[in-house]
Amino acid sequence: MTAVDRYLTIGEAAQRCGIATSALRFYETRGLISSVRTEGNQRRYHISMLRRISVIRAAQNLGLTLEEIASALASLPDNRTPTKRDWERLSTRWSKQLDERIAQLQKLRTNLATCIGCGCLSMKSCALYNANDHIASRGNGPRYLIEDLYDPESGEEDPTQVN
Amino acid sequence: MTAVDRYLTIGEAAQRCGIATSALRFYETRGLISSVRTEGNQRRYHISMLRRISVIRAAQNLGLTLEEIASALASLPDNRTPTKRDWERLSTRWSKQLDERIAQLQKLRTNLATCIGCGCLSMKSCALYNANDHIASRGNGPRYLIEDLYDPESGEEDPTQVN
DNA sequence: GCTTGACTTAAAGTTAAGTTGAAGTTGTAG
DNA sequence: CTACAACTTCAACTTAACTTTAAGTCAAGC
Repeated sequence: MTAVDRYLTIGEAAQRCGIATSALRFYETRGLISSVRTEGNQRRYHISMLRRISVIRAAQNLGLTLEEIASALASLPDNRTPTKRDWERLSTRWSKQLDERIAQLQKLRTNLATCIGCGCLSMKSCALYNANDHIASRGNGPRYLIEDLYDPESGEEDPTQVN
Repeated sequence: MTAVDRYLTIGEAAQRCGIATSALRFYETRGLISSVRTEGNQRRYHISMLRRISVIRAAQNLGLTLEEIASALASLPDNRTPTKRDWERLSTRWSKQLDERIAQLQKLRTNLATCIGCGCLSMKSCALYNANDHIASRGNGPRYLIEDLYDPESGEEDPTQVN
């Protein structure tokens, strides 16, 4: 059996990727990874799956959700084992997202210096208050937006102005 | 009644801060904010609480958990209404945390460019794989670390090396 | 052939940060 | 005085990303 044909049990795959077997099964239910089965219904992972699993973990470290990762992985060819070039395309896509995130945080950082001390913390005008980036709103259960709270047309005072 | 003595109902406070009343009650159970009660047991918020609530929302936008925010708010004096200076101290503390986060993301970004394409994605040595910042591990239910997976003392191959 | 560790599925539990709903109470405008 | 909006509490639900447990099956060494 050549190296290319090697298959691993779920325990071996989990150990080599440093994650729990339960996580691998979970990823499979989410369509992130796949396996073949033995006669006795046990999973076997092709070694090329190791890279895919590692990329999933790396992407999580970048702050992506499993759904976003799944969507990115869908761009890989499914008729053949992904090449180095295929993986690089993915990483380029993620680089851009990461750049945006960094820029956003830098903007927040600039605001932070002055905004909290000053009196502006208003949901109408304060950039710090209104930074609704997807980092902050991710994975925390429902966070519905409240609409129709304030009509800028009416000549009133801003009700969201703090002091 | 002077402006300093003004108290708001939970509905008014919620509207002025642009959040739901349920969120305010929730913050109160978490000890993030406080209120006084009327004869009839209804909450009344002092106007100085508006700033505190706004700071909480701003801090969430920075990516902090309510627990971290509570801990930071605990540094405010509780015998008097916080001054501008008090709030600025908080924002300085958060600025530093934000700087670290930005630096971490920039490191990831550098790694991303080369790491995914290359063969290194190993939990033992790959910086991209091992970036365990608190952004990625926050708010998603338990994410326990797996210990004792690999003993660097044993002369073996790295089992976490991909391909 | 048996024991034991690794595997199987399915259902229920976990955390954060709230939301939603039920059932009842308060406050205020008319 | 009465409607009715706004308030009260408490319990159950939501999402993401898994983990844990139960009850049973497979595989490998002795």
